[in-house]
Formats: sequence, structure tokens, C-alpha cells
Amino acid sequence: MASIRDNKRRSSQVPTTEEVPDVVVQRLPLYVRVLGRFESNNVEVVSSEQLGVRLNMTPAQIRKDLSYFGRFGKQGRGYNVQHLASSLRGILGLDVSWNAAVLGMGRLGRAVVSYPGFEPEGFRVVAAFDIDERLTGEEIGGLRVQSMREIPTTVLSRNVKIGIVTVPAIEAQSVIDMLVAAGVRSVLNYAPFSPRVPDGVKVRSVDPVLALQSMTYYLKNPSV
Amino acid sequence: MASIRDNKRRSSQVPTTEEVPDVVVQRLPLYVRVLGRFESNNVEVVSSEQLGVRLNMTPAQIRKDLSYFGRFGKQGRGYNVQHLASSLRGILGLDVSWNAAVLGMGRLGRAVVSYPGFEPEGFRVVAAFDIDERLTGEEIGGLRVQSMREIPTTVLSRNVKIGIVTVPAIEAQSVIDMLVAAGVRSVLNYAPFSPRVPDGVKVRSVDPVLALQSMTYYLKNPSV
DNA sequence: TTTTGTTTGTGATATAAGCCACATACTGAC
DNA sequence: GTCAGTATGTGGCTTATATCACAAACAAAA
Repeated sequence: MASIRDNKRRSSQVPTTEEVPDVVVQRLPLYVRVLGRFESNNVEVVSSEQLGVRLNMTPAQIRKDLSYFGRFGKQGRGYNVQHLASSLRGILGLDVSWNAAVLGMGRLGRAVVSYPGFEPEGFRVVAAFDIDERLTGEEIGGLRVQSMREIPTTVLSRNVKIGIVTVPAIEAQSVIDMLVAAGVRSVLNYAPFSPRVPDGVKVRSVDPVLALQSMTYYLKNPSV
Repeated sequence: MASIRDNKRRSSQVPTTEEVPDVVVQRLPLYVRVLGRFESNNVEVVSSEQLGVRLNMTPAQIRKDLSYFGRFGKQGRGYNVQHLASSLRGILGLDVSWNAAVLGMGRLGRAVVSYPGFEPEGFRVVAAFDIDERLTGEEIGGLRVQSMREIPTTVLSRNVKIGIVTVPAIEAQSVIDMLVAAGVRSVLNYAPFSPRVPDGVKVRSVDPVLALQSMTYYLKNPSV
């Protein structure tokens, strides 16, 4: 945990993007997604009400969230779908492609490199690494597997901005440390553990088991 | 969204598990996980401080969370690892097995049925369904693929408590509706959309793309 | 014993997130 | 133009979540 103390609005140097809460940032892609659906349906205008219905959230929350970034709507009318969608894509940086590296070429890593869901959203897996040097040189999903020692150079040469960690939990921290040392500041973590990263590095974890384990509580306590 | 109005402590009938916030419930499996690590290392006692270090959270939060469920520690000493671990497993219902069904036998569904991470944690995939009836009868990962029409009977006969949804987004809502109609109250959703479920049904979504899409915001705005 | 050093459990407080409700602004009909 | 209808943007409030900080409880040493 970290920049919790230097939260309160820095001098004023750069117009410091107004300090948007992370919860809000995490919801933006949801908005982009439904807006995309409306776009494909050639809907021109939507209200926060309509968006709220699709997303199970209150219209007020959607409007508040958007208001962190500007005024995109028109009173009495709503939001222009195309305009709002492309604005949000711009804000999130989804109007450009991002290069990612997958770390760990086991079962899961292989699934990730060949997962067809990243590319259309602008995420390119451009490198694959594994600890087991016997795999080095093998070709998996069109990528030559590399040794972890090549992380620093490859991150630079292939402009890798995102690390996707699919190694076992025991190795995960050290792999993340290597990524961070190489300048990677975004990590998608599939390993079942809580990574420790320095300030300024973002980690999001994907963990289906954890999700299941918290649901069983409600299965056991139906009253709640 | 729902029982938000009947929050404030029901009469007193059953000792209504004291209305624990969902954020807290979601953290319990994290505690179980690190406690498991300590257990394997034959550590007998841990403090909230030590747990906090492993999980990047404040000791106070851990203690508060645990206090919703009882008093597990000893002042001046800490928590007995074994005792706390098994208490939490009991609370979460992780001391028994749960049966799950996978819905959607595409690429992702196949990966899920053969994913080796569920079984050791007590989650058993006992049924597989697909919309495409041409798949019905095929055997995948040791399971006979069934028609969606068989959901109600199979959910009952095989005691399915959890639905794991891996169908495309367009079909996902109707599949979830079928599950709910069949009495399933816990859904692990892999489809990229926001499901609509009645009160009392819990959904957790797994969505790596969404995770990536919110991180690019920080890549684009490094100041924040 | 008594004392010293810990660490829990939890009221009280601080911070964050969510929602309400309304003034404001825009559209379209007449 | 004017009026009726609608939906935004946001200040203010409510609710939820996180943290503080300290009395109480225990262990170990003297």
C-alpha cells in the first residue's frame, strides 16, 4: 500500500487528472462494453437510466462516474452513444494497442497465449516466458518461449507494458519482481496469492477459486 | 440488488449470522489461503500483523473482519493457525464438497472442466451442458455433454449447487435464468456481461479483459 | 508474584462510496 | 415563442468501509 499520504491533491503543476477513485476506473470498461452493444445496434442516444438497467446500477452512479471525466450528455436527451464510447475509450487508452507478455508456459499460460479474447480488444501477447529452460526455444502459439533472464531486454525491445503471470504461486512473486524491475507497471495475476508490488504498479488478480470460496458462504447461510 | 432494507437486524429468531458485509466475506478465503501456507510450514501461531504483511492489508482490518464471526485469538499471543483455519473453513463451508455444472462446452468450458484447480479445493464439476444439441452425448473431460433442457433434472439428481457459465455473452442471460429456475443460487460467470439475477442469487464474474481495460487507464495516466 | 512486552477485540472516528433530489438545460410540439 | 416533458450534472446527505487507539488479556521473565 502506498500513495495514501500524497493523495490530497498535489500542488497544481500538471492538471493532475483530478484523482479519480479506482472503483470508478474499474467501472469504465463496463460502460464501454454496453455502449459497444448499443453501437452495434445502431442506437444513437442512451440515457443513464438505460445504461443502468443493462448494468444493474443506479443512473446516479453512472452520471457521477462520468462526471469525473467531463460532461458528455445533454439534458433532456441523454448521451450520444458513439461520442461517449469513443471518449471513454480514449480516457482508458483503449484506442491504441497494448503489448503483453505471458509468464509461465504451463497449462494456463498456453491457454492464455491462444485465448482469442485479447486481440480484438487491443491486447497483443508478444512474448512468452518460462522458468524451465528446457522449454526455451520451443514454439507455443506462434511465440518462441524465452528464458526469464531475457525479460529486461524483451520488455524493452517489444515494448511490453503488461505482464500476465501464470506461474505457480511459489514462483509468482519473484517473476513479478523481475517484471517490475524491467519497468512493467501493470500485472494481470492468475497465481493464487497476494502479490507485493511497489507504488505505482497496478495488479489485478483473476481467481475463480477465490470467487467460488466466497459464494459457498451464502450457500451455507441462505438466510443472509 | 436487494435485501438492503431488511438489513437492520431481523427479530432474533435464528442467530442470524449478524449480517456480515459481502466485502468481508470475500476476504475470508484470502485468510484461509495464507493460513494454509502457514499450516504447511508448521507454524502454530500467527498475529494479525503477520497475516497483514502477507496480504498487504492492515492488521486492524483483519481483526475486525474476524470479529464478525467470533473471537479466535488470544491477546498477547495471536491466532492458533490450525484453529483459525478450520474455523474459517467451517464458516465458509469449505469443509465439505460442492458440486458444480459447467454450461457451455466451447474452448473455455472445456478448459474449465479439465482445470485441475477446483477439485483439490472441494469443488467438483459433475455435469456439462451445451446449447448445441449436436454435442449432446459427446464425452468431454469424463463428462457426458447434456442438453440445456436437462438442467432442471440434473441439477436435482446430481445435487448441483453452483453453475459455471462459459457460454457466449448473448446466450449467457438465458442460461443463467435456466439455472436459477432450476434452483441454483451461485453462479460463476465467465461471460463478458452483467447478469441480472433475482434476490438471493449470488454471481461472481471472472473477466480478464475487464481487468486489463481498467489498468490501461493507469498506463496512460502515470501520474495518478 | 509482579512487571514487561505483546497482541487481541472493539468502540469511536475518519474516509470513501453511493444515492437523492433538484436546478438547469435541452427537445419537440403546438 | 411558449409550454410540457425529459434527463443531465452535482451539492449535500446517507451509508458503508477502513482505520485508530486503547483497555483487557495473556505469556514469559524475574
